Amino acid sequence: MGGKDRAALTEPMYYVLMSFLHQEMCGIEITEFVERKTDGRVRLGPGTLYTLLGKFQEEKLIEETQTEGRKRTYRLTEKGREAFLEELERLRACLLDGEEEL
Amino acid sequence: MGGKDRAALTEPMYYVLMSFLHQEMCGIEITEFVERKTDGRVRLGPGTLYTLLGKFQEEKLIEETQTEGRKRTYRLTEKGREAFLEELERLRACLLDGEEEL
DNA sequence: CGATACGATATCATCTACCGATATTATAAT
DNA sequence: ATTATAATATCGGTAGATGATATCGTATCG
Repeated sequence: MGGKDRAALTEPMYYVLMSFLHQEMCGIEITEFVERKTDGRVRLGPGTLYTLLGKFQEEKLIEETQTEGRKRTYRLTEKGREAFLEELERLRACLLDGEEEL
Repeated sequence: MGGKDRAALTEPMYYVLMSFLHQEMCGIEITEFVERKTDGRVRLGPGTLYTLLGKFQEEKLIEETQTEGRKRTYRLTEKGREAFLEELERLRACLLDGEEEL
């Protein structure tokens, strides 16, 4: 019924999208958000992060809002928000599958 | 406090370990279990599956119980059960992080 | 017995993602 | 002008996913 299925997101992808839910963000801010949000459990190296930002922009999950010197700021698109919500559903399904087997 | 953190499991790894919670399993049975359990959402190719079984055995998350012709059957070790439970916790944490941001 | 079909597992090449180390770039401070 | 700083970009190495194909062991058929 809904939109066609997207491929599952990896954990870094998931947290990067999550970081945009309430504010525009630049790369460094995302790194800090993710580390804080997960109590240090998830840490994004710059390789992972900037590669992802480039890919997300290509796929139109995020879009650039301003450039200030070298600093680039992005916000989530509607498509990006949907991708995040789909991933939440996927996580719920995975968790439920596991709990059922206990 | 608890054991040291293991690296996060991928979705295929998670479902393969899950398949062993109640019965010993051989490769083909695992493929079928995972596909059925997830209503077709997750599908393991033979490459993924047998590579994982080999790795899990090396890491002593599973152990072989019998061989019948070419068919090899495995069961979960205690270490394997712990790895699965840890992954459940990780999923819970991810999901909670996401829901908090909504 | 040999050939063949079948069930199950193993291997391979290719692709995608992660990641840290290092380089680059733009601005600000001295 | 040089240096420092903040932020982003690139690169190489490694791990995992995957389907196509190959292999192996057994049973069945002639």
